[in-house]
Amino acid sequence: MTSDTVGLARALLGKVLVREIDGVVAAGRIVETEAYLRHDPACHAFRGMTPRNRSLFLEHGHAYVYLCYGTSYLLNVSSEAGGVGSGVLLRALEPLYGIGHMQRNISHVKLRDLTRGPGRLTAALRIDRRHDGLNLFTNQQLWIGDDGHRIESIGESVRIGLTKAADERLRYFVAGSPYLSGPRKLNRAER
DNA sequence: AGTGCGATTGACT
DNA sequence: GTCAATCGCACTA
Repeated sequence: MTSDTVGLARALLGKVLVREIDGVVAAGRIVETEAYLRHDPACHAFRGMTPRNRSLFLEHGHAYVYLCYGTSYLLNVSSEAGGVGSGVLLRALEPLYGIGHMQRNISHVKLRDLTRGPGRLTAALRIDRRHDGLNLFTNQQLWIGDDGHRIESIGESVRIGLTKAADERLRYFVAGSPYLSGPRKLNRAER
């Protein structure tokens, strides 16, 4: 898989995020990502390596998991070569397998919302800081696989929820997917 | 050692 | 639509 950040953010669309807990598998197809570049003020690695963000500097394919707003864990895939602080945020999945198990991990959410949003998808798959630093291409509890599915077209928009570099169009999504956490179409006013 | 905040979510008007 | 919860950590001193 390509390692450059934007290329990885696009290449991850359509791949499957798999979680295995005590032999039980839950999984969802990645339908929405955001790129956080080197030298990007919105990237957590912008001001250099810290205890929290060190996984962003790992070779591409490693997990960077952090707690956001004290309530939600967010999962990123590190990008680029080792030593470069950049990554791709996973913002939404289309539920595929183990849906009953995922619903047990979040109370009172409809199927449509189960893995829609970066904090909900980690809750549904029980992902937290313990998974920080794992190699997502080789790990046995949490990994990204390719089932041969190919997506039709990729939409782009500005990233969601940012206070810094909010005008960069670095959000990518499977066009038309009903499981997105933000706009489904490119808004002409954004161009 | 103290302070302020954020790549969100769910509850509520 | 608005708004508070909640906490690890980066920043300042």
